[in-house]
Amino acid sequence: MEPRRIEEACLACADRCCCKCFSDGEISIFDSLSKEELDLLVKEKRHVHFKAGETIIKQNTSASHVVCIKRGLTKIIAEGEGEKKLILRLAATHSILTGGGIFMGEVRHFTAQAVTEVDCCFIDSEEIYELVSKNNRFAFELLKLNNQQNVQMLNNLVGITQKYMPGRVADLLLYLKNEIFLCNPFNTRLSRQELADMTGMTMESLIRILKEFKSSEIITVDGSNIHILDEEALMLISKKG
Amino acid sequence: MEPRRIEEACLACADRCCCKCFSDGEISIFDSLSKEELDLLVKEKRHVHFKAGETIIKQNTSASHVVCIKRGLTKIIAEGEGEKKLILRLAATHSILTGGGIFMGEVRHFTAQAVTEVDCCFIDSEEIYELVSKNNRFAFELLKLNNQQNVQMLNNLVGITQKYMPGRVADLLLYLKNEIFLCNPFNTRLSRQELADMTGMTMESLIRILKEFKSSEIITVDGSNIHILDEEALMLISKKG
DNA sequence: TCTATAAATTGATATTTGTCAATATATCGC
DNA sequence: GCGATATATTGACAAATATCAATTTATAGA
Repeated sequence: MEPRRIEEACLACADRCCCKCFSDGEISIFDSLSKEELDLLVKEKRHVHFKAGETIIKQNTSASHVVCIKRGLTKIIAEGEGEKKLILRLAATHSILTGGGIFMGEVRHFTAQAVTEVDCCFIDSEEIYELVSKNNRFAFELLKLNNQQNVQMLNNLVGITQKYMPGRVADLLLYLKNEIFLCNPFNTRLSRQELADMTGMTMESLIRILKEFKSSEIITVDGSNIHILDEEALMLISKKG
Repeated sequence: MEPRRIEEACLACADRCCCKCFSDGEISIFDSLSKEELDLLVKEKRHVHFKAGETIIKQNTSASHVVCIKRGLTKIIAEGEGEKKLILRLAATHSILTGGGIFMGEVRHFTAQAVTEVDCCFIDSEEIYELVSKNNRFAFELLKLNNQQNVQMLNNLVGITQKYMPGRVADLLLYLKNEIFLCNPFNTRLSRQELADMTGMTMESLIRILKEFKSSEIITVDGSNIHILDEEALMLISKKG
């Protein structure tokens, strides 16, 4: 019952070739590339390994590369004034970090940090630019990806703005189960502080809501293992705000 | 000292041709189009006029068109559960409403509503799709536009999540002056409720913060006319959160 | 101009959420 | 296994924000 995306996937990529990762069954924006284009990408990319906690890309540095997460869990953080941070989303295996300004020396608008060990590829954004110019289907897929992320963030924004804490925590738990770990007793690998940073509340408040959910028998919690017992209830709490 | 973008611009477009609007000095994603492509767009587009208060596009309806705002002020709203709404941004003259799912029958993720009288063009998204396929520079510009909106929303999200009310109202006022009306005593045309909906707070709270700013002599307020007297102070309040 | 209606403002109060400090629990290196 | 350190939990309290009701002000129509 371990998380599928993180544990199983992409074992073939433990070595330095992530060619497979670009087209091994999951839908990917790279599906739109021809063999030649893909080969070019594979040849030029750089493979990098990160230990848990390391910073993969840093907000406000220049955005010269697109990063593909081949294996592992990454948190995407918006850093605010003075230590404040908001975790925008998690990127699991096969996610692509583009966003911010991948084009033309623009600046990153978020930080990405490894939660577990992470294997990823750095692709020079010049090459992405090339591909956008040459391959319209690729441009189209990139637009779609961008839109998806936009919409996810919008929903997040609306939730955080309009819901009380229980609703936000319910959303968080549903997100973790259904969009990141894809299995039910799941191990978040995230600290309470990190969970709190995903909901825009304090750690203490998050812990209290989790406790409420426990005593209502909606979830069980053992360290960073969370088991959702009553998803219906969570959806209701999410809906009611 | 009236708002430039809204009052002056695009008078030539009062008739049904918004060809000019696509390339009359302001930077536009349509600059990347050839004469032929632009002509096609102009020929196929539909011009529509909206009275203040009318809904231009509605959340959850299918996203079959891209809308160009030729003249007027539009509010972009994310509708939440039960009457709750969040105004994501304002779209002034020459804004383009794409976002959400312009591609392939996807669904809109926001509502757009006219604040003043609004003249706009509806362009079938099939045509945009065509252009993306044919013209790589256009695809590139669209990606950039998408990114910009993404970043703006991200900053908004971080602000609303991490700042106290005075910081958020300061951000709102700076946004209105510097990004929408582009002049100093400006007339918001927005009700107090709408201003509140832009900051994710209640109308009463917004009014109280405005009152504080007035008594600190940072602004003067007369109805929906707002004059920023001390922009430095606002920036400081924004920064401190 | 006057009236009816909506919008804005204010005050009192309740609720939500955050802060701070104390304690408990887990984790890591040895 | 043991101590040192980080992380998690709890409680008491303070601060921020929302809610509700009352009042004032603006606005549109007759």
